[in-house]
Parts: sequence; C-alpha cells; structure tokens
Amino acid sequence: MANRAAKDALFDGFAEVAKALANGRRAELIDVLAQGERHVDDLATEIGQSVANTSFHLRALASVGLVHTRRDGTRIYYRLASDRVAALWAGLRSVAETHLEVLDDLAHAYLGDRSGLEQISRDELARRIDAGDVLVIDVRPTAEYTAGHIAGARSIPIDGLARRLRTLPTDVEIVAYCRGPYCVYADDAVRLLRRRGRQARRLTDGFPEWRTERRPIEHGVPA
Amino acid sequence: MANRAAKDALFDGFAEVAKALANGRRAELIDVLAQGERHVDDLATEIGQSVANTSFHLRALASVGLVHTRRDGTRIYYRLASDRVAALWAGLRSVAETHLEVLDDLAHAYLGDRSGLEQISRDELARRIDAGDVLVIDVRPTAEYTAGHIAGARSIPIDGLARRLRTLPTDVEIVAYCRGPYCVYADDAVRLLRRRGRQARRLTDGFPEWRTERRPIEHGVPA
DNA sequence: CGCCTCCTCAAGAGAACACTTGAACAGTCG
DNA sequence: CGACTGTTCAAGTGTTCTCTTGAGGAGGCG
Repeated sequence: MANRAAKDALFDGFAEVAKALANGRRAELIDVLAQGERHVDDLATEIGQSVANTSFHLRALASVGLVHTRRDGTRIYYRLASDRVAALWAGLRSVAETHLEVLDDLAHAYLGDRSGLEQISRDELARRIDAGDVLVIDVRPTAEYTAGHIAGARSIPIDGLARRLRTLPTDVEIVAYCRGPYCVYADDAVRLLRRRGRQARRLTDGFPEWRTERRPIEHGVPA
Repeated sequence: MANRAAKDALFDGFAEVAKALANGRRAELIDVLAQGERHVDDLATEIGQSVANTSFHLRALASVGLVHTRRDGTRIYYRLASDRVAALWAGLRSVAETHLEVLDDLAHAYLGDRSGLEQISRDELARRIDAGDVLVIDVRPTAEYTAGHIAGARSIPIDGLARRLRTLPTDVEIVAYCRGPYCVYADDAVRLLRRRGRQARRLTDGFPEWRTERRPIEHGVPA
C-alpha cells in the first residue's frame, strides 16, 4: 500500500460520521430532529437527559456536520443538515432491523404487542386523502406538527386525545401518524380510538418518510 | 415518557450498528467486502493490520450481523450480510462527503489531484459497452474480480498494468474501474495509460454501485 | 444597564475501546 | 492419526467516551 497513512485517515473520517450516530442518545436526537427543528431544552426533555449532556451530544453531531443551528431570541434551534442525514438514519434502522438479532426483542419490549394494530401504507393513505373519506391526525407533540406535517392533518398530541375525542367525527375512518415505525404515539392513539369504538389505523411509518417521498406537507401552528 | 428504559435500549440497539462502522479499520473492511467475499488473512493484508486484530474487527462486525461467514477448506470467508449493508456504507460516505468539512482535505491527501482525470458515468459506460467500442478493465486485485465484476471486463490488477500494456488494443478507448469513488487503483491506471498515449477514463464510482443498480455482472477467474 | 434565560464549557470518575502479544483452538490434509 | 494452517481468544496498556456537577458566556428584555 503506497499511502497507508492517508488511506487510514480518510477512512477514519468516514468513521467519524458513524461515531456520531454510535450512541443511543444521539440516535434519539437524530430521530426527533428528523421531524423538524427543536431547541436544546426541548430536546433534553425529549431524550430524558440533562441540558448539559444534551448540549454536549448536539455538539458532537454538529462537529461532523450532521446538524446545523440557528438562534431565535434566547433559544438555539437545531436541525438536520439535510435529507441525506435522515436517509442515513433510515438506512441504519433498516440494517439493524434486518440483521441485528436482538432488535426484535428490544422493539417488542418498547412497542408492545402490535398484532391487533392495523396499519396503512403511504400509498394507500395518499389515495384515501384524495378521496376525502379519512381523517388524518398528527399525534406528535405540537412543536413537531408546527415544524411540518402531512397536508390536511389535524394536530392532536397523544396526551390530549382522550379529552378531544368528542370533537372527532364518527362517520370517517381515522388514520394516526407520528415519527416513524418505532414511535409509539400512533400505536397508543389507535388502541385508544378502537377501544372507544372508532375505526382507526396507523400509518406504517411516519412524517419523515412522507416528506422524503415529497408528498404534500404543510407548516404552521395548529388551527 | 412512559417507558424510558425500553426506549433507550431500543435506540442503543440502533447505535450498536453505527458503532460497528465507527472505526476506520472496520470501515475499510466493509469497503473491501462490498466487492465480494474475502478470507481473514487476505483482509488483514488489505487493511494493513495484524491477523488477530483483523479477526477482532470482523467479529465486531459479525456480532451485529453486518457480515456472514462460510468455511472453505482451512479458510474462512467473510461477506457482507446483504445489499442493505453496502447501501448503508454508501449512504455514510455520501453524508461524510456532503457534511464533514475535513473530508475534502483527507480525500485530496489520499487521492491526489484529480483535475486532469476524466471520468465516465455508469449510464454512459453501459451505452458504450452496448456499442462495443470500449475496453473495460478491472484493476482491482484478482480476488475481487473473481468474486464479481462488470460483464465483459478484463482483469488487469493495477500492479500488472505496466507489464501488460502491450497486450491492450490501441484502437479503442479504455475505461478502468475499481472499488468506488475513493479508490485510487483506477486513477493510477488512467494516469499510466494516458502517459503512454492511450485514450483512457475512469468509471466515476466502482463495482458495488454497478451491482447495486442490477447492471450485468459476471463471476469467475480471469481468462 | 443589569438581570434573566438559555446554552456551552471544563474538570473528573468510571466504563468501553483499539491494538499488541502470545497462546489455544478447529478443521483439513497428508 | 498427527502435524499444520488459518483463525480466534485472553490479558494488558494506553486512549477515548459518557455523564455529572458547577461555573462561565451570549443575548434579550424590563
């Protein structure tokens, strides 16, 4: 090998990027940021860590260019650097799902039993939206809805779903969606709705996948 | 958060896969294995490490399911678990290329000046192969050619190119390819050929990308 | 201008990682 | 069956990583 040191350094560079994803808390951050930008305090609560530690992890992500920041008043908002990062995160999940044996157990421990949980694909949901015979609810936290949501979806964060049940029409099927296939919010929503006798399914994956396919989205605060 | 411990464990699971890629030597192993299966001794030479250390890294990759093994005689061959792993590796490179600032410098230090190096896309190469007015040479080590190569390509490992120059026709353009965009073999081949007055270009990327697109490939030892 | 909020930095403890060396193991082939 | 080859394992050392605590900015708002 003519130039071993330079080759090693180059591949160490690629490894730096992998290293940024090689921590569960940073992976959670990426997963949340794939929904849209958020500020540090918020992210700390989201991943259940101290603000200092969250800031530290965000710096680790920023130092290899995976996230960018902007300031708004006293707050600093972080966002993914590009769709490529979201795609890399999706690829990582896909590989883990396919090849990492323990992942099934881990997923089952977190998600619980999904056998009675009916799902709907992005394609079918798009058709149903066009037909107009479906109510799409976004059960993620409000901040994520504001940062971007499926066009026409209504924001009903999972915490407020039970209370707001009576405001939902009874004559159409309800489709709930959240962050992605490993997010429990939509699961919880569908289970709750079905217990109350509603016709409900969850979108198989979540908002980032919808956006990545360039399907119609909207931004802005809930009505 | 209802179930913080289970969620953390799940994301630690995803992070395990990233951790497997989070080392320069393991990244080199993935890059080589994306060409096709290889045995441990061979891989150790390829990445410039001891056999023991290489075996250790391969175990790290195997423990998260990224690589599989098979035995043939006294040798054990490692291969990527699936195309998804190759795709993840490609995604990682793409993100690093786009977002990691130092990568340009690292790449330049290893690859040298590419300004005078003419490239050809996969699409165009496919058309030229159909037209039959091009000679495609595979300048990777023989083991990689044997494990799989572009249909119709001739195996001329870079070490033997100068010696075998006279066996190449002078009336067609030559296209050299190797492992991918960060591989120097094809660069060296094109530079050598052009110094000798031949018309030569390199394929922009390499064999794995060609295979991923399901373009025609062949297996087997050089003629 | 000074206080306040939000975020980052620095130091430190405990755990995990990378690579080396030398020994042990597992098949295979004569 | 015994020797050999190719591979893995185990122990050890120096380095890097994670998270905590408490102090130190940066910028806005009263």
